[in-house]
Amino acid sequence: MFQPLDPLLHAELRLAVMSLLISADEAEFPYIKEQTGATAGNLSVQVDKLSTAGYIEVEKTFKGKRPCTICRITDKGRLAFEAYVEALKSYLQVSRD
Amino acid sequence: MFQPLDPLLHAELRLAVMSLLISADEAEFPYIKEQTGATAGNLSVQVDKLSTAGYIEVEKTFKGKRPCTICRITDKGRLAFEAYVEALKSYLQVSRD
DNA sequence: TTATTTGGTTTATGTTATAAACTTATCTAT
DNA sequence: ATAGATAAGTTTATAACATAAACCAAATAA
Repeated sequence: MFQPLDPLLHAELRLAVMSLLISADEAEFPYIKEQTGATAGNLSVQVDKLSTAGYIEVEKTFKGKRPCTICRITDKGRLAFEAYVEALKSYLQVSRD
Repeated sequence: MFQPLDPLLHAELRLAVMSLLISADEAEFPYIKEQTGATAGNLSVQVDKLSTAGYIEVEKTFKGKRPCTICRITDKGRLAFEAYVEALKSYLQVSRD
């Protein structure tokens, strides 16, 4: 009846990060921070979890002389996100079976 | 950009309970337990939280000689659920602004 | 009458989200 | 040149939360 919800995605900030990356394909850490309103610390932790899970990949490079962390969604992440959205529907539809 | 998600509803079991009550209007504890697959203990705690928040009302009555706990969604709960669904959309839509 | 089932509640535990504190490096003004 | 301020994160600590395990009381079955 109710589909289980991937706990990795069923968390506000991680869901927001994935949502951004789904449409952006690539985003820098400070941009994600700004768009989500998260603190750097919280974002760092959540990005790490998504990365460890293989849902995103994180490239650490430099922009001039400053460090620059770029995040991209992976195929696995995209699939997981889609599955999560499907699962969510089982909670939101008025007609369930 | 991203709408905050009501933490009371952004929890798998509580969301399932609310989802059931949205369409059922009234349900007994054991029925909810069966439909959600939750343990009685967990369900008891979560029902209590929803009740404390005023999202549902809990009537303790008897069915013959056995206790019977009936749950109903309140107007406040219905509104909160609708708001939650709206907020969720900001995470799921590909086109955001 | 003594298990067993029903219908829960309370308590304990492990996980998680989040914020606060810290680090390292760069830029800016003095 | 050096003291502060800012950028870009990471690490650590805390508080909240979800969940399960243990427990309780009453009713039914053996």
